Amino acid sequence: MKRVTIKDLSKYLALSTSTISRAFVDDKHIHPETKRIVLEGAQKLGYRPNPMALSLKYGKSKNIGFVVPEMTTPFSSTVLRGVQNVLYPLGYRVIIMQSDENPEIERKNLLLLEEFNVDGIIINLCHETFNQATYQQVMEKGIPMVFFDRIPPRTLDVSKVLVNDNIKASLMVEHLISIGRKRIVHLKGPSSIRNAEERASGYRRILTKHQLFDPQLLVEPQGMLFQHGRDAAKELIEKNIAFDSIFAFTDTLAIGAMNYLLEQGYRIPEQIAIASFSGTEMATIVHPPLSNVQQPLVEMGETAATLVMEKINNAVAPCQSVTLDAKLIYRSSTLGNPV
Amino acid sequence: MKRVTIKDLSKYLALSTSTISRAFVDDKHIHPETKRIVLEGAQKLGYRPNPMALSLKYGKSKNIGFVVPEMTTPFSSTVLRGVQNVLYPLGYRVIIMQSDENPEIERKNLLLLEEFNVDGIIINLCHETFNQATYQQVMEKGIPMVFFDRIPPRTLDVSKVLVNDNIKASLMVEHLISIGRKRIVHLKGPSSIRNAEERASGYRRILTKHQLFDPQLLVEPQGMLFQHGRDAAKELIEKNIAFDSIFAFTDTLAIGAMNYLLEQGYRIPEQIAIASFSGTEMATIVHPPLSNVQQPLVEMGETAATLVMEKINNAVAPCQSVTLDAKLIYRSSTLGNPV
DNA sequence: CAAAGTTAAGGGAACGATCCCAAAGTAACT
DNA sequence: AGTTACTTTGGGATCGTTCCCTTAACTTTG
Repeated sequence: MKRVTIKDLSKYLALSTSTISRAFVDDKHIHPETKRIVLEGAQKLGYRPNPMALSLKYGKSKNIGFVVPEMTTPFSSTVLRGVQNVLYPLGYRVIIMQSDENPEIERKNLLLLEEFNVDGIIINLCHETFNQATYQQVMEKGIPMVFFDRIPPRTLDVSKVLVNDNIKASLMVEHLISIGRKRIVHLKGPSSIRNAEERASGYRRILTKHQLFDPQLLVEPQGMLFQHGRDAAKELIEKNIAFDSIFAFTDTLAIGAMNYLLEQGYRIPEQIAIASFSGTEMATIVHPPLSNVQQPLVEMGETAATLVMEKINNAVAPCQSVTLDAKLIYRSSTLGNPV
Repeated sequence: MKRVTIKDLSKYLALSTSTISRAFVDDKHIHPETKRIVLEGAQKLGYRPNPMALSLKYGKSKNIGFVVPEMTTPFSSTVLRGVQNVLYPLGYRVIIMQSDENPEIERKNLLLLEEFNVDGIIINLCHETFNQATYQQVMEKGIPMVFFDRIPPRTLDVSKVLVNDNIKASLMVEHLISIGRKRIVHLKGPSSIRNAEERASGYRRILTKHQLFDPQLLVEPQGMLFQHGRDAAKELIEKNIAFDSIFAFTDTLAIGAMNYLLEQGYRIPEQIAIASFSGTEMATIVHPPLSNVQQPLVEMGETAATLVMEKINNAVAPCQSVTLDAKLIYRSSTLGNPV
């Protein structure tokens, strides 16, 4: 019950605490035989080092904060997997905070993490334009931050992990054109999110290039939930705006829209093809499965974790920006036949 | 940059550290005026107590482990929400571990959490029959555990949060019968999970009662993923076993099966009605949306967190078993018209 | 007015580990 | 034999807080 400490071991083996400690930290100033004895004794008494003592001594909690807009879609949880892959073996713990797409909650989460004494923060913003002062403030307190997916404006010099949004969005739109679609709707994300602008800009560029652009087709839903995708589709139909395909900012918006259309009896993809940008498992559990731009989510998490560790191990390490490559996956929602 | 400690404050105000401390812990042995001065000084210097010092002193890390089979479906993340609701305001951190439905990983996760010095563990087992010795061992080290959803066999006296699986499964099957279905398939969960048996038993009881039971209709998929639900549906079709409805152990299995049937051109619910047991958001994002037994997930998390806190605050508190009430939600997958 | 009680504040040990510094022992070389 | 160098071990400060134990000043009471 009672914790076995280095002192108990010291008494038991008639050795100083210094010597015991040396056996565990691979210090060279210890006789191999002594080390063996110590390790054996530790085994016997069931000694396990107390991480809290080190936390206090070195001012490191070995906690990393992971802040995301939500955890109900598989996006964040897949990235989390990558983060854990890297951090758990290093003895770091990961603490998750959900911001509910609400900048105010996001801000509170950051302050709470600071309170919790995390050594670093990996974050996917809810809206990029709101909490810049807070990010700055947190970093000034010596807590390194790494941003992924949604990153703050360039004015902030920070480490970040992103994908080539603009290009891949373009390619997906090209794909829709290649299967003969001419009235391509874009369900855009909020303007306060850079990726939303990037993807929309890719969309716009390609449509303009093919002389297919029509401002009526560029719609911005009220939010990022299924319901918002649904409402957007409904509005298009009710306004009698003709369209033969949809390219959505995220799987969530795409699925919301698709469900409305299916309910209304539209055939997907024959009448309306649907594609999105995300790469979550959700794209494969709906029927028909969604074509989308699949981001390397696990790798994003691993990269973000690696970047934050670099910052932790070297406070003056320069900020890095890593761009990962997203893949286009074609599924039934834009093709005639099931995969 | 440098942390402001109680000592800095002590020097700055020419007061002993004891007095400073007293101002923060609401000790009565301090003059109100002195207290005011201290709090003011703390504000000015930006003093914030260091939780790590307390962790060391009291041997409490203020970390709680949250172990789940997976985080990609919204089940666990919704429960997590409830857990966080309770624990974050109390200054407790939540550390998440994913077991991937693999008892070996689950075991490693538990040992890792022990290493991480958590004060308590909230867990949803992957399979109930494998790691009992480990659970016992962890609890003997003084780390309280609370189980939810999938709980260990009765031989282990532990705190747990569950729902009335058997009854609600029965009611859902009754519902299928009430809409005229006679050939009701059950996609059962693995026998190593008690809930699976409970729900299957409810199913069996009702079918038997109505003299509709046919062992051919009780199938156990190879696993718990979408793919497994899909494969199970495929096998039924290929074996030419007639059925007009499915009641699945989880949303995941139900959706997997439904997608296969939709691909094959079956009409849901006209030809085959589908219902499940879970209560995740997934049931509402597929088309048609699924009827299911909706568990109060957030409340489950809150209850589990409350139970674990009771155990932490009082090591000899008796184990409690809380049964929450699940609700039946009828959606288009068992009714003719969309909701 | 002295003894006892009350109130406010200070001193210092404790939590568990690491690591700097010192000390003792041994080996090697002039 | 004496100096130097190296190896191995021990002592004790340190991290930031709380809390037990004193101490000092002031108040009450017979």
